[in-house]
Order: sequence, then structure tokens, then C-alpha cells
Amino acid sequence: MSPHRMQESQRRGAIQPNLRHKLAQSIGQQILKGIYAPGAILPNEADWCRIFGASRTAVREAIKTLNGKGLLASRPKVGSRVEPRERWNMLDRDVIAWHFAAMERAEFLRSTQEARKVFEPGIAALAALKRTPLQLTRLDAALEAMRAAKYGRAMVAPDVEFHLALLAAANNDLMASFGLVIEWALPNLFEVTSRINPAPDNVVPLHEAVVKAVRRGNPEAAKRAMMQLLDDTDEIVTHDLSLAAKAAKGRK
Amino acid sequence: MSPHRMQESQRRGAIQPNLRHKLAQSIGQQILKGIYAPGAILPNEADWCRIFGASRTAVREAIKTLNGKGLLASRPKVGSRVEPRERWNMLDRDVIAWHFAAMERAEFLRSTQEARKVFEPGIAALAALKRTPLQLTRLDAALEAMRAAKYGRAMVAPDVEFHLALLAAANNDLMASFGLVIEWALPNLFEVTSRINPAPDNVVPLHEAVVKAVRRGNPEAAKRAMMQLLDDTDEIVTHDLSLAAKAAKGRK
DNA sequence: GCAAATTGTTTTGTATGATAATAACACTGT
DNA sequence: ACAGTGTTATTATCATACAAAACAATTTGC
Repeated sequence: MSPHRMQESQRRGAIQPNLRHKLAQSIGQQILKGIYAPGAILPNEADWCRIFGASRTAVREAIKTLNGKGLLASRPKVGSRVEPRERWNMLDRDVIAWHFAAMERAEFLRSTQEARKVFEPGIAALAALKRTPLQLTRLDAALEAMRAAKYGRAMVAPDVEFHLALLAAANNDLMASFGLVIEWALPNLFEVTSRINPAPDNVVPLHEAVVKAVRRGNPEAAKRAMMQLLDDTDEIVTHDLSLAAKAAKGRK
Repeated sequence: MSPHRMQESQRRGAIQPNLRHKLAQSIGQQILKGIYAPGAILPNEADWCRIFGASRTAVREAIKTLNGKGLLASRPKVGSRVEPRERWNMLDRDVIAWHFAAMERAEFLRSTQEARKVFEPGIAALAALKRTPLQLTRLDAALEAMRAAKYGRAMVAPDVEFHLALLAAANNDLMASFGLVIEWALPNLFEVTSRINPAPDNVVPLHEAVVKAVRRGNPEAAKRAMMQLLDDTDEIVTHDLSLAAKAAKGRK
């Protein structure tokens, strides 16, 4: 059905394969793909019922879900209208997944890295100032798991956990939403980086530097260490993407 | 009903006073207040029906809305369980409003400013790199409106518009969600800053510096200018909050 | 006795049909 | 032209059923 694979099975939050969720996903993806652009009026409830062969209850609840994510606004007599993009909850679990499914992989990684470079250094700095001892322990554990990982692929999960632990250590609710981006970005990023550098041995030291600064409570050092870490992966990604672009041009 | 005022009338997206929305709001606020903590099982649908005197349809659709915001996860036989905080969509329009209603005003402003200091300098830098001419025009217009504002209160709307325009100029979907924080923070921030400094004349120049750097396409300068701007309001806010804290201690 | 299969129970999930509220739109009388 | 008024399409809400899932208890088979 979907052109993209997106190994949903290995995500954290297990999928809910109930009807409502499937309808919401189908409609949501169509919106993210641009089939229904902002401002457009969707088919009405009765139409969706026919299209999906589902009851009005299921359709309505799916639409209410999308409503809650800021993708739609429904009004009597008018129908459900697609909201302007700036109202969409891009940092929503589902929306980010649909977004990814609708987007070019390269473009997704580019904009993700862009966002990470804005957010994560600041997060590291905050963590240095505000982390509790327990949160430091969680960071240490993630780091240890990264060291223990023998091959690259096994390092992805601890790497994600590391960045999530750091985010938690920043102790700021408004930033917590950003964790989703990390959860999505890193596993996908890995498929790129591992092609180029299957056994990177500078990754652990770069992460260690961040933890060290956070432990010392030095926000500037933490920020710098995180920037170095990001530049490292950034370099690999942009390198790979430019290769891919060249290859694409060669084929054309 | 609600103990907090939260002047909803002057928000941008007009309120929808339908039943479902009211139920979602009531349940959502109770969750944000901690009456139902993460992991807790909510009353079941039948209970809510009795509590609100509403039909199961309305209750269910409200719960589905909350489901879509990551506050709840529902399963047959188990009920609706409050999700762990890190899954909540804090950058959702409603959640942020409920959060604000449930939180100490001071604490909200503190964590908001904290987040802004992480995000906005990076946003300014990105905008300097990626803004289109049209987006630059929008920034100029906002700046002009700020200049035209005679008294402080009239400056809030253009100020919000300025920061939203800058965010849009960064051209990154993942960051766009952050606009909500700005929309909420600034009007509330103003009530603090205007108490201390009713006619601040350094505000416009600080904003001008950001636009100038963005126009020149100089990300570092844009970042620095934004940091200055934030430090300026930050100083006022922390000063006021410490005053308020002292006053509270004095009363106690 | 013990494990595996079965049945029961509670809760959400889905379906259906009916009625109410709402707001866009056409119409009407001035 | 224009204010009011009715019409109508659409969502909003209600009520009632039955299906499916998850968990608990109980029976069954050995």
C-alpha cells in the first residue's frame, strides 16, 4: 500500500491495528502527501464510510483523532477542512511517521539533522545545569551499552537511549516532545552512516565527552561536545546524500 | 468551573464550545493537573457518561481526541491509561493551554523562557540561511508594526507576529510546532514585563538587529542578536519572578 | 497435582439509525 | 441593494446493539 517500508514493527510504542487507527492513518497520510492540501475540504463522513466500507462511528473517531493532531477542523455544513501547515502537530508520533512516509528519505534526514543541530546542543547545556544524579546514572548506563555493542547495528538502540536520557535530563517539558524526532531520526540515520562507516570508533568517545561535561555541570562544554558529535554524523550524512544525488543524476 | 482565568477569547484559533471539546478539556486538564497521574487508569466510559451526563458517543470522541494527543492509551478490558509524560504532545495547542492552566504562572514562564533560549537563536540562524524574499517582507512588516505601536500593550501582537515570521523563515517543518510556545509565551510574558518597563524603547532596535542579520544572510550575527534580545526579556522576567518570590515569602 | 484449554466477565471497539444543532446559501419581500 | 427568513447539507449528539479483546477463573485432560 505505502511506497515506503518504515519498519514499524521495531518502533517502541507498539502499533494499534484497530480500524479507527487505520482510517486515521490513511486519511492522515493523504493529507501529509498533499493529496488534500491545506484549505481543502475533505470528503464528508458518508463518503468516507463508502470509501472505507466502515461505519460512521469509526470514521468519525478517526477524524476526531486527526482533529486532535491539528490536521483538520470540522464544522457543520462545511465539512472537515485541512488546517494550515503551521497548525499541524509535526512533533506528534503519528504525524511524524506519516510525514516520513510521504517525504523523500534524503529530505527527511536533511531537515531532521538541521533541527537536531538547533536543539541538541542547547539540550546538552541544560542537562549539564539541571540533571539529577539518577538521570546521570541513566546516561552512564546508555553509554555503557554503547560501549558493549560489538557491531554498529547493535549500537543504534543505546544511541537512541542516550539522546533520550539526555533530553530527560534537561528537565523541560516543552522540549520533551522533541524525543520523537530522535527516535525516528537515529534508526534511519544509521542506515546511511553504516553504509559508509560500518564500525565507527569515534562515536563512543564523542558521547563520552558529552557525559563528562554534563557530570561536571559545565553547560558550555556540554554544548560544544554535542556540536562536535552532531557535526560528525552530519558530515557523514551530507557526504552520503551528495553521493546519492550524484548517482541519481548519473542515472538520469 | 476552572480556577484559572486564561483569557481564551483573545487567542488566535477561535474556541469550539462543542460538547466533545469541553469533555476533552475537562479530562485533559485533570490529567495535566495530576489528578490522574501517568500509569493511572481513568474511569471507564460508562462512568464518564454519568459524571458528565453525556452520551457515550461524546465521551468516546473526547477520549479519542486525547488519545491523539498522546495523553491516553485505551485498550479493551483494561480501560484508558494515562501515558507516561514523555509521550504527551506538549507542543499541542490544547495541551499547552491545559498545561498552563494547571501550572504556576511563574514556573510556566521560567520553563518557557528556558526553551526559547535554546530554540530561537538557532531558528534565527536558520532563517538567515534559508529565508525567501517573501518571508523577509513578512519580517519587515512585523517590525514596522512594532514601530507603529504607540504603547506597550499594542506591541504584543506584532511582537508575536515577528517571532512567528522568523520561525516560518527557518523553513523547517519540525520546528514549526514551536510557534505555539511563542503564541502562548509572549502575551503572558508581556503582563510581567509591562509591569516593570511599560515603554521599553530598546525592544525595537533589538528586533531590528535580528532582521538586519537575517537580511544579510549572516547566521552567526542573527544568532547573537536573538540571544541579546532574549537575554533582555529574560533579565526582566527573572527579576520580576524573584520579586514575586520575595513577596510571597514576605506574606508567608 | 498441574498445565492447558475453555468459559466467563469486563471493557473498549464497531455498527446502525435517529434526532438536534449549526452555518452556508438561496430566496423573498421591501 | 439589503435585511430578514427559510432551506438544506453537514456535522454533533444520542441511544442501543453486538463484536472483539484482554484478563480471570474454572474446568478439563493427563
